[in-house]
Amino acid sequence: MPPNKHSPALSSGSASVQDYVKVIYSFTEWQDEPISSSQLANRLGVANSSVSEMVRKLVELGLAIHEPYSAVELSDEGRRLALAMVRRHRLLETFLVQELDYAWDEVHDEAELLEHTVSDTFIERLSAKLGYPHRDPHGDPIPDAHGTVDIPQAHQLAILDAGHTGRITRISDSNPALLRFLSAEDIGLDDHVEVIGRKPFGGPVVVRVGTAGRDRELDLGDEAASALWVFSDKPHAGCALAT
Amino acid sequence: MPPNKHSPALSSGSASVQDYVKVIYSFTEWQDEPISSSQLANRLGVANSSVSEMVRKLVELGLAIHEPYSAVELSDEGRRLALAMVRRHRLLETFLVQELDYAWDEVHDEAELLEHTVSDTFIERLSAKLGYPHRDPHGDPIPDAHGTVDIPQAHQLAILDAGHTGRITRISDSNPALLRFLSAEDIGLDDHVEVIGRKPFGGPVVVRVGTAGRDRELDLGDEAASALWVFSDKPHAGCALAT
DNA sequence: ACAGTTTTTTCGGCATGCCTAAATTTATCG
DNA sequence: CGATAAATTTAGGCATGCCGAAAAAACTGT
Ligand SMILES: [Mn+2]
Ligand SMILES: [Mn+2]
Ligand SMILES: [Mn+2]
Ligand SMILES: [Mn+2]
Repeated sequence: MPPNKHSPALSSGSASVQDYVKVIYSFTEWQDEPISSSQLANRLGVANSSVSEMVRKLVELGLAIHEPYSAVELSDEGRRLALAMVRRHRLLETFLVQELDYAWDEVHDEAELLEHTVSDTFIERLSAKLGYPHRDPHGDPIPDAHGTVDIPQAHQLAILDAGHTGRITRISDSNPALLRFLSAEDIGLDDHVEVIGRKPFGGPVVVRVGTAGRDRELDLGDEAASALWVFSDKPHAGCALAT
Repeated sequence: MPPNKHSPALSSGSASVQDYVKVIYSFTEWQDEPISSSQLANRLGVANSSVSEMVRKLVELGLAIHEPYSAVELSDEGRRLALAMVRRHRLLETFLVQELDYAWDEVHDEAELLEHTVSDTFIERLSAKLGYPHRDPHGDPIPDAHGTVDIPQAHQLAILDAGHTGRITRISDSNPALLRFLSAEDIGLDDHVEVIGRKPFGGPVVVRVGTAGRDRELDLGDEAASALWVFSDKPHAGCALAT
């Protein structure tokens, strides 16, 4: 009989399988709607038909839960695999920035490939060498070797009301050009921000940003304000975050 | 029309193509018989028929030269690709040993996969970080970024006559167990060796090995003596090396 | 409620790279 | 030289993962 027909999916699956579960997981990392077929296809850059086929396979492998025409979710096994892949990706990004002097907008694509290739040994040695980091260059949390991850309670700058203050906890790395813009504007992780207000008719958000005494006021367009995730200074009661 | 139908093979080919040209190249690195189909199949761990198919493809890609039923050789283009891959492989091995504390018998398999995945940028940054090394943990020479490589004039310990002395320049990494044996015997790169003699009827080679004053005499079986490549101390005239 | 739109799945195909078994060519030896 | 033997190539298939087009299901608004 063939090697693993109904194997318990202990192994890690192909690179494609790994990317699928990673995208399914990541979609719910900062909000909790599960991902649809077409969103999955979009994120992966493949046709919808390809997603249908692969999702069936993920279900067969015990990695995903799916009933036709509804959203795709991960099984416990799938989530474990996804967390392992996210750990790999983020540790690799951290390594590229800290040890090989990559800029933070250059690391994503390289990590996207390497994550499928390095061994567990490599990852654990890397983690040790980097001092067991808990977040990557964009502030995304790095799960530990057991799959435990602590996701900071943060909100997109774009949805915060005037008066809100906090620190930048995470910056979405999905658009390298935006990351370069933020570097040029000298905006980075842990910078303090205060929402001054919003210009009318869907205009930019006005914020005060600055690490120490040197802070400045600037306008942020919607894409930038949505990429910046802020950890609020004080437990502000009664703001737009109630949901 | 499709993107690159008759493209000049500037790009690097698939992982398989890369491994094939690397093996074809490596076969002639320390001797000059070109490799046959079945030897290629052996080294790659694939069926002979797979080699026939892939060799046809390599010829189509302009990477190899081959006429049916004869040995396989590389074109200039193929050699350039092979040298680039060898550079990648050996820099990665060096990195794993120097930065991630791998043992020298553990690096080959990891490098065999990573070599296909890392970017040129990664490799050049790595080379800089490691101080532009010229050889890997096994003494194999690392080609520079332009594909220039300097192969030391060395000979297998197994073919040297009694009285010969020199330094270990290279240790074949094809058998991890052998590498572990050599570590246990405290034999390493640049150790001085002297051939004492050979025990009768195909018996082991007797050598004196040692880095400084602490040298010892020991017997080496044929596999070990073939894996050790020695750079002779003085230009010994008239020995078995004339060939 | 139902016609039209959008989303999702199914179907048939393509590209890579591997395999086994069957030719075919080349090498060897009496 | 000719008959085996050995090496190599060809033929036919399989697995993965992708695609576009067509079918099916699920939403929409009136
Ligand atoms: Mn990936
Ligand atoms: Mn990141
Ligand atoms: Mn390889
Ligand atoms: Mn090596």
